[in-house]
Amino acid sequence: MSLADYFEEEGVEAEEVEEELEEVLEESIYEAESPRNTDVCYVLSVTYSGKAGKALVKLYDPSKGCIYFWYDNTGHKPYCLTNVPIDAVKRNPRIVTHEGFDHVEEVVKYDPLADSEVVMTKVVAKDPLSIGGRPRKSIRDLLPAAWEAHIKYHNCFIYDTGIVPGMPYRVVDGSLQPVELSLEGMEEVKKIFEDEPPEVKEALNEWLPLLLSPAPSIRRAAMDIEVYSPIPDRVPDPREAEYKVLCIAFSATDGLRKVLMLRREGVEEGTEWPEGVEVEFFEDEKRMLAEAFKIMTSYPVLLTFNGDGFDLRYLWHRAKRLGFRKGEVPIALTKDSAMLAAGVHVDLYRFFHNRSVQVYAFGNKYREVTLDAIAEALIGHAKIQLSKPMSELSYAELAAYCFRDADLTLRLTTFQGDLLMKLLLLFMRLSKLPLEDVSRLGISGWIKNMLYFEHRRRGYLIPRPEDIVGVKGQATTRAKIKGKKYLGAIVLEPKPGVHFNVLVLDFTSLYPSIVKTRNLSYEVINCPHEECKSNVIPGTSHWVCLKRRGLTSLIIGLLRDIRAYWFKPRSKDKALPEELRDWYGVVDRSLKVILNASYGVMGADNFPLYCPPVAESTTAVGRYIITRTIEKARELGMEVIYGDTDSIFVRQPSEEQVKELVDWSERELKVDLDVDKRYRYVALPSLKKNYVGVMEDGSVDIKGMMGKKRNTPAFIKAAFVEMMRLLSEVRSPEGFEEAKKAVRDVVQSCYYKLKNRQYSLDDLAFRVMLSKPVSSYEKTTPPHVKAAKLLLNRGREVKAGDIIAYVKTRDSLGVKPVQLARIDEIDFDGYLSHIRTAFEQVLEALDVNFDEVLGVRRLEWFLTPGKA
DNA sequence: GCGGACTGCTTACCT
DNA sequence: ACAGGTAAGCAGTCCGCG
Repeated sequence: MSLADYFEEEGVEAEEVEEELEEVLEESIYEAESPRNTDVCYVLSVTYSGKAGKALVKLYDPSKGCIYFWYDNTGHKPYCLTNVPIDAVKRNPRIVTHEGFDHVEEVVKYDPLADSEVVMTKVVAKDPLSIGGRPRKSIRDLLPAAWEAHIKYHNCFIYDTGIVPGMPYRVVDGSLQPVELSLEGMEEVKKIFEDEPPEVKEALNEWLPLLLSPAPSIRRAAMDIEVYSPIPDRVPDPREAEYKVLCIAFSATDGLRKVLMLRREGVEEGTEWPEGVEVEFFEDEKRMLAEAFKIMTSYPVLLTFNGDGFDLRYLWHRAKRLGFRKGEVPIALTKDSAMLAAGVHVDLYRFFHNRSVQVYAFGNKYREVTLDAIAEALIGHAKIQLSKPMSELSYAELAAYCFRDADLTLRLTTFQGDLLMKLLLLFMRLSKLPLEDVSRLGISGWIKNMLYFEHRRRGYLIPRPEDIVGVKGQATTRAKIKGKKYLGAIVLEPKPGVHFNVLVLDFTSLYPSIVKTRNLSYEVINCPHEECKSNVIPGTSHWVCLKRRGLTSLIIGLLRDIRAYWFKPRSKDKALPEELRDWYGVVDRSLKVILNASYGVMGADNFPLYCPPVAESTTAVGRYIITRTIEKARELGMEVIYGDTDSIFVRQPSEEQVKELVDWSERELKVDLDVDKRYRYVALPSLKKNYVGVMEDGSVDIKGMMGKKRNTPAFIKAAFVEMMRLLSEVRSPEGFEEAKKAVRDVVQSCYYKLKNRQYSLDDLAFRVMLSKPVSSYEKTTPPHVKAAKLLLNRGREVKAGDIIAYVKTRDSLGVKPVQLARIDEIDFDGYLSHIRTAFEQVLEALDVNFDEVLGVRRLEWFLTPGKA
């Protein structure tokens, strides 16, 4: 169960720590009010209160900006299911004498794998830990087989009550009631789905309010702390909390801008105080922490950047060292999270770390998960650069530095009309996860919880992972890549060269469309019915049920349609009021995140509803669809020059051709084919997944090219950018000849500057991410790891996730970290091959020879490595 | 003993 | 811990070469 899973760190027994959390929650001087009646409030969080022995819902009241506690009064209790008959369970002494045992009852469930009703025994416990909190002694371990026994209690409570996190509720006479709102657009959307079967309409009625209900503005504070460190550049261990907390900064939506500062001997006042920020000095560290706890607790939401891993963890251990008593520290630490007693702690580092959030919600705008990189990419503000160690800063400098971090953290949630908060709220509603969980879990955690909720809503037994794979089997296709489980998408061989007037057609949400139209869902694929076996998925040996609609097909299909028919078009509709359009844009983005990942999780073996036949059927149909579409396009006389997974690039098609193809694919394949982009021209090298496309307005799409990769040295990137600028100005085939000349100049100048040693170390640095600790590279030692080792030898800290900047050197090792290298050690010739690859990718498309550009003589040409 | 062909590892990208 | 497909650079290995 949840609490036991959480508290395994810190060398403390699970029960012991749980107790600690209880005391924080129950005896804390900061405990929130539990009123009999409230105004409209939003559910921020649902947890289990050990002391109360029941679920605790944290409600946010936007009119007062405060948190209320609502304790479950419906008598809901933790449980799991078993197929052992009820009488047999009653006769099992180890169960019925278990100290947490409450009672047993019979329940009827629908077993989706067997497609039949099944009678199960529900074993109910007094507390969540009794179900699964104590290894080998829990009820789920005492039963020969248990279902739904690994669901955290607070989630189970959410499924059974139907409470949707992020939605408006009201406490009326002590009971929690959903608020019915009249929502703009509701009836209009329903009309679109008029002809759908009843199960789709029912699901629509449940989902629509989640997407149309307004988002409250949430009062919140961001916090950042600075800690003394005897060794500059080394972060103190939060578990030790050995050193003084120097200052604690807050920046909040209600205007609070404050730094708590510890007075120390020999520290200069300084002059450059941060503007509009109140600095309060403390002689005593303990009193400073107490004041910080007071501020933290006065906000319903506390934001940090890496508070789970550092700030809150450090404060908790430091408070213990300073002699705070239990109940005086409003923080509860778990294995890898830090929770708050009254409010909700959101660690933005965790949220931004979510790959789906990074790629789909924020369009891959930030490439590194650091406060500096994210703030720079999303809001155009950077951290303050320190020129000396933390311990040598004046009070003013320290206050400015610390406050900037807190303020950036806040602003990451306020930019674009609170975009991030709205996304969090929508993800809560879609996934049915509390704010703490949704901001920390990955996309598979979201989708798992979303689908579990739907199972429980319909009385479906949630299957055990091994049962799905056991009944439905493994994948039958062979992947192109060694080590992968099944065959994926098709990438067409590009036709190299420069092509004018290119149209890109793509299938909107191809995989979700396939999941919908082909009824792809774990329980209905390879179903037991003889008459369905002819309903084969092309390219596989799988078939799909014709009698029953699969649950995941229904949900994913519905979300796809809601997005495609309502939110996506309306998010671009200039006729709508700006505020509404923006909201539609946020909903569109959040749906996109869920939809894009919905196919992938089915093929992820750690996903609890993992079903290889479903995943490989999805890609198989995808291959079938793009292949047939290309054939049809060619039949219609169109020239397809490239395509990848769900897109085709067509050269100079007529409007009639396009219309005919679009109508055909809708009619024959039941997928929406849309014009995605119109390129003035596209430059295609012979490489797949690489191209440069210039739009009508001169904006440029660069895909795959080495010149845009993060690890490419800056001097190449800069020349590449210049080259792209020149190409974006080309309007016609005739204009190209001139551009080619200019492009040649760029390449030549880059080459000669290198030859003449005109680039700095930073220009020449490769910046490669260390994906794991240095010691874990066992098979090979790549250059960035060699460089990292040199840093380690010099006492520098190097950990997973760090970017290692290194240059090529002439010594025997061949590389050096930038920090340790001198310009006269550089192996300038070693860079030539990189220049070549980067520019040849573009030059090839322009039909320009790299070596001729460099003016290399014939003899040398023969001797150039890699040019055979 | 050395170099080319090859495989495998690693990172970063595309859809 | 969403998936598979593609590219690039380098490390390491094998094999043939008097």
